[in-house]
Amino acid sequence: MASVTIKDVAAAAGVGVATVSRVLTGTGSVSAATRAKVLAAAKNLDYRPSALGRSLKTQRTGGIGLIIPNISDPFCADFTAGVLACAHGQGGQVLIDVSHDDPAIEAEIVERFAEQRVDGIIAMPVRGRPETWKSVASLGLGLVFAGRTVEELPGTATVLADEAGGVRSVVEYLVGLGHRRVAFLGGRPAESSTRREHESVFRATLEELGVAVEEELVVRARPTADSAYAAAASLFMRRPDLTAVVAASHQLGEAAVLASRELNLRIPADVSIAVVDDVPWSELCDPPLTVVSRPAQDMGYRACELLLRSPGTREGGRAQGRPVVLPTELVVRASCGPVTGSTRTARGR
Amino acid sequence: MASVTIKDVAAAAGVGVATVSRVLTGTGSVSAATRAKVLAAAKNLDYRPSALGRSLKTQRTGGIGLIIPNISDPFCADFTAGVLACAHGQGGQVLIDVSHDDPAIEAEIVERFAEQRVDGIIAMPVRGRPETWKSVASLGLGLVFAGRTVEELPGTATVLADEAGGVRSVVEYLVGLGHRRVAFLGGRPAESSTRREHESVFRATLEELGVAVEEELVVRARPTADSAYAAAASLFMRRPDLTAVVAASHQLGEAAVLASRELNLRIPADVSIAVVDDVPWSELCDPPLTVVSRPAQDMGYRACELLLRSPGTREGGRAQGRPVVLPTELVVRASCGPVTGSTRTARGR
DNA sequence: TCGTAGAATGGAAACGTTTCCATTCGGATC
DNA sequence: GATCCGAATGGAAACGTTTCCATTCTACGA
Repeated sequence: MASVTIKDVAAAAGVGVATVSRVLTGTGSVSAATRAKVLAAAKNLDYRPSALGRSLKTQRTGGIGLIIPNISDPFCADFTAGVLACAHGQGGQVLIDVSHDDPAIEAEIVERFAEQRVDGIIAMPVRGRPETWKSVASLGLGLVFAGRTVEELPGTATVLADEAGGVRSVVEYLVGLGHRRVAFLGGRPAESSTRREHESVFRATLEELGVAVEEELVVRARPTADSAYAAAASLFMRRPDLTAVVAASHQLGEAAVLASRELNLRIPADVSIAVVDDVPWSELCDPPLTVVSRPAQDMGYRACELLLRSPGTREGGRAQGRPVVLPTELVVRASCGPVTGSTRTARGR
Repeated sequence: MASVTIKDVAAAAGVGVATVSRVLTGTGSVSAATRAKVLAAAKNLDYRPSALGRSLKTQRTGGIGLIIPNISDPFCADFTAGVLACAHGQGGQVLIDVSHDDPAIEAEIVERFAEQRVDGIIAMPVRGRPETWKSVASLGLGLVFAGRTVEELPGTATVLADEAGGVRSVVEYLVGLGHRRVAFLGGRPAESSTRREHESVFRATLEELGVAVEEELVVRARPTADSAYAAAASLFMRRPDLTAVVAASHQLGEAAVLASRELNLRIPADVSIAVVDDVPWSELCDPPLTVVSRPAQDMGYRACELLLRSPGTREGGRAQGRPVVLPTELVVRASCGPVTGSTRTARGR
């Protein structure tokens, strides 16, 4: 009883299905009288055109596949909000799934989206499985990367945050405050390339400013809370003379905060902490955290725009040349301060 | 060039389309030799069956429409994660959109989902627009409410958290710690009914325990950060003698924490704060917050299960009788303590 | 040896649209 | 008055599947 079709409407209005279609899609020409009749019949029957029939015929669904590593991560969530805002405005449907940074799951999701005949895919791609994306490209689907790149597919439409610039400015900021023994808390090399990039920018900036980088102050943690905490704690204990630390993710930043609390280090009096990655609670923290913030929502919006505004339907979203790089922002709150003369060596244990 | 259809595969394998379909769907009977031929041809041509064609024929898409108020809210995000986990496992596609708690937007999203012919809808419904959901029901779509109810549609499948139990236990906990002047920081009446329910449970529990509820200690804020902060601050200033506050949402809890910091009230020495609604940062807060936690992810998983496991396809997810109520948990951290003898009246300003 | 059950297979209809094409009709132009 | 053009309309094909039904063939039991 549920499904009333265009035929039912045509019958009720006493016209042909073609006419009903023309009225409803707004194409072609129909007389005002007929239009009114059709509209009335449609409303009367509570007719809802089937996107299935339409999509089958028109060969486009208006669907957008969104693949993110983890919806519970605030950055991903905000990014998603941006995508939804744009897609909703343009009448697009968003299909979503999470990869958990697993290349196999990611590939499976892509496969499903392809079956669903989405018009395009927006993804924060996992490292090291370019085949997945090559197949998307060869399928003729639109494709936009966000937040990360896939080196093997240069020229793919991409939206990035200027994280390098963010790292640079936070290092400059800390050095400007007088810090000379600045630590870097980053991810393991196997991690996404952006982390490694963070580290190299950190090193480069420090060198540019004439500050020696000590290898002992550059540590890497695996992406678990425990590993992050251990790395932070051991860093503080090993080098009680460090005065500032740059954490490369919010997880690492939290570890640094927790570890310094545990060791009774005052922030920022004893140690300054800056985090590359903003989260809602950075301003609720005590003290509020100085962070590098990425425009997550804008990135999502832009990514979706890139996908939708792409020239050809089939060729959409690819071969766009250079990535869109959105600026990051150094949000100065209260977790970084000038170096004090006081030594805290004695307290270090 | 992209789209290779079942006909192409049939031609390449030298069989009829019906046979290809049987091989691919695993129905009917085909000889091993034929099966191999078909499979080879399909792989060879990189054939991907179109969900559109299939759905059109079978009259079910495997699509699940998810409507939440705001993807950036941690509870909603975790809930979504649960839905995705379940749906992915069952081969379902999740369509997502956000209502921003606006009934008009919500209705529009439902309309779109209906056009897409989703098999069912999971929603955290906005108050006061039952027509939207009645139309879904009459469409024969599956429908599951989560986190909130729609009074006008009793019997609809629903997944809830036992928030009343949570409020009760937190009040009991505070009174057990010796608190007698306990404040309640809630939402305006116009807000969702759960907030009002929080308030009434708060009152009832206090009365049961023989503690008088003072009207002045029950305040309501509009759902903005400013309003929440103003409500909390004025509460503290107006009644410097209160010893504990129960905040009915994380926004309100944050306002309470911020306001007490601003007024130099120590937590929990001067004032105990408990929040109904867990967020990732409650344990990063200083001190870590005592909260009532809802099993967001489980709720999402259960909601999806309810939708998928529903008996009839068309009648799915409706008329399930009583809601599924998942337990909340009182997570005791460090923001509540016993009442101290010290008066802080002098510090109140 | 014949009949028949069952397996294996293909043709064709159906799902709900859009759109091409043909048809009709009114009116304007010459 | 004949011609032509454009508006209005309907029939039918096509989109890519699944599935019903009919057909062929094999093998088995009587």
